[in-house]
Amino acid sequence: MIQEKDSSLPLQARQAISELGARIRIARKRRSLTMADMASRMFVSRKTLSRLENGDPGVSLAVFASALWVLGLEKDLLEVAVPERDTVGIFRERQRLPKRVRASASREDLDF
Amino acid sequence: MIQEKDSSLPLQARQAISELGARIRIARKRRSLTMADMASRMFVSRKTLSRLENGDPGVSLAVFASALWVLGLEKDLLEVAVPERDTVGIFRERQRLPKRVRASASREDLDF
DNA sequence: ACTTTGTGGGATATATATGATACAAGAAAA
DNA sequence: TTTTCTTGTATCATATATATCCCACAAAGT
Repeated sequence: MIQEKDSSLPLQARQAISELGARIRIARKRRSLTMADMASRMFVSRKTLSRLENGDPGVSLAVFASALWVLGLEKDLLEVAVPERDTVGIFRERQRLPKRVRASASREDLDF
Repeated sequence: MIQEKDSSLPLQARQAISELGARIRIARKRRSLTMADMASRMFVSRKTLSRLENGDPGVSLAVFASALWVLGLEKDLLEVAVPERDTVGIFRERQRLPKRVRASASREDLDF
């Protein structure tokens, strides 16, 4: 049975994956690596590398990370979702912290 | 049959994937999302999200990109493997480009 | 105390990724 | 032109990801 290409994947996500595949291809060609060469260094088949470069959303993170590693771009991956730069997350965290300071009714240890 | 954890994946790549999973978990908690909530928004099962956050290298790029999309961090992905910042690739490209400028013997359009 | 909630792990069934191979189209070089 | 190399595509077999259930445990709230 032929299944559709997974319409649940957000368009932006799919586009980002395609873009990454194209960039990996560019980086590979710049290094004068054939797909066969690079695939063997990644310990994957040439077809799998082809799917990665063509933006197939189904390829695993292992394949993706291996490609960046072979290209010497693995550090780029650590620029993603850096907690210190997650402005939205930090904002919501602050919002959530002191809903209201519960005046501990019984305890009066802190009176002054 | 129980299969080993894929020793072919470079250590750095595996570590990067683990780190990304941990970061996604942090970002999720900052947004007060339960795994079930976030998984449903990603259109994946809770278990798949669990594998992503625990650094399973086998999860697909679709799951990874969906997670970043739900968290509003999808733009981070486009910072990876940017051709303009690929210093190594640019260097090798320059090395390879002008092996020798073939002096077009016959044409003399450019004389001055 | 109880209840709810969040998370992890197992088992099974299904969908899909992956590998191996072969073949062909296209590009580049001789 | 030929030859070689690179890449795309197709098929088949196998491995694995994924969904869906279940249960267990821990933490936090009532």
